[in-house]
Amino acid sequence: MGRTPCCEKEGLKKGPWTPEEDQKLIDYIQKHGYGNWRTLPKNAGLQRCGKSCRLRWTNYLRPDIKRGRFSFEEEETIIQLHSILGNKWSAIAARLPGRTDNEIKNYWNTHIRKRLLRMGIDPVTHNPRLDLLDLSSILGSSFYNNNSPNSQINNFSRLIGIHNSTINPEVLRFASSFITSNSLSQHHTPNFLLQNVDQNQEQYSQMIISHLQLQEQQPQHQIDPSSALPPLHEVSAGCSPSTTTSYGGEPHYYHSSGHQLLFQSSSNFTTDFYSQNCQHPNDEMASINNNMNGFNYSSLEEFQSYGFYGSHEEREREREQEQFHEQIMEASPETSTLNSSSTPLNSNSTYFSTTNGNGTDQDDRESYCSQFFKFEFSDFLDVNPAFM
DNA sequence: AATGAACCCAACCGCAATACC
DNA sequence: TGGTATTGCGGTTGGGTTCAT
Repeated sequence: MGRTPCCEKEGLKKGPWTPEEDQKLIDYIQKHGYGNWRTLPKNAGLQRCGKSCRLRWTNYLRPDIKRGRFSFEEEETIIQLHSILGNKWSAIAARLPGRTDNEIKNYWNTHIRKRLLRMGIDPVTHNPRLDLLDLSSILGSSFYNNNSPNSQINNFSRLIGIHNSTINPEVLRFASSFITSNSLSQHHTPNFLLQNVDQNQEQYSQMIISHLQLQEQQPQHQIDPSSALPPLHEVSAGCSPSTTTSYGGEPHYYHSSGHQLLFQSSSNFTTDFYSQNCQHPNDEMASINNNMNGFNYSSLEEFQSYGFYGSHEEREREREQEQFHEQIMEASPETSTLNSSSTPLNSNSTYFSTTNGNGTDQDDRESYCSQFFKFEFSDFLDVNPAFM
């Protein structure tokens, strides 16, 4: 027996809320609270179903809701939490005071997700998008040029699951690790790599094949994607904090040799380390706070003060710029664009968009976002001469 | 200026989990 | 303990707004 949809009863209104309805709901909840959503609309004199009232209240009318655009801090928090929690919007919202799950979900889908895609980052896995590398063509060309009787290599298509259109996740992980470490060794960002796919495909496929040949010699071992690659920290060692500089809002890290280093984060790395080291795997936030990128931090603030999000000074400067921009907008509202929701009520439902049409806001955030996916380990590591 | 496309976000839908009887 | 009501949540939709041509 299916349940009757809550709004199917005749006479119940649907669609956008009017200011009068909002006021009725606010007045009622302020007087009586919201104990029973089912009976609330009738008692409040609203021709709505309880579900609609609950949504309107929790997503829009609640007094503690923070409206307006997301700050850089909020945005980076969303990205970080999403890399670990996935589409658990309510869990993410619980860590962002004043923001609703619906608001975060919308913001993710309309802004962050698209930005990550433009950057060549898979918004689901938070890793470089492997589909852009056209794995099948990589493998096809490699096998065409490789006549080795090696049975495992000849069975490679079976290994990666091409026959059933499912890629072996271990191989994907390996490929991702390779891209990351390759970008480090080449001193290039993933975007650079993605723009130079042809050049890297051959190198990429050779790495996979070398790895498989290694496995063929050591069949007793399960595939360890990291075994053929130097650990991330070894590659990045040698970059000292004092060599961190900034040009045009982007931090640049330098190897002692003078080469520029751009580090790209891997959420898999973060979560893998978390799964291996977190003492309380059920407490996700504790793991986030204590095991960011596999290093122990006493707080999120301490974590943020290090390189993952950019330098603390730089973040402060961006914050000041943002506040300055907001002050200008407050002083000269005619220069901003006034946006109203479909159901204008009061200041709660009307906000200023500080996007000024020249793309500055978007560019700033993209720049910041790309910065977000770079970090450094050097503060914590000894210099490894092998990578000097 | 007109118009179609793209964007944005409040609201809805339906399922799952939980509470209650 | 099982059935029903309620609440919570994530995915999707619809319509207003903005942008591009």
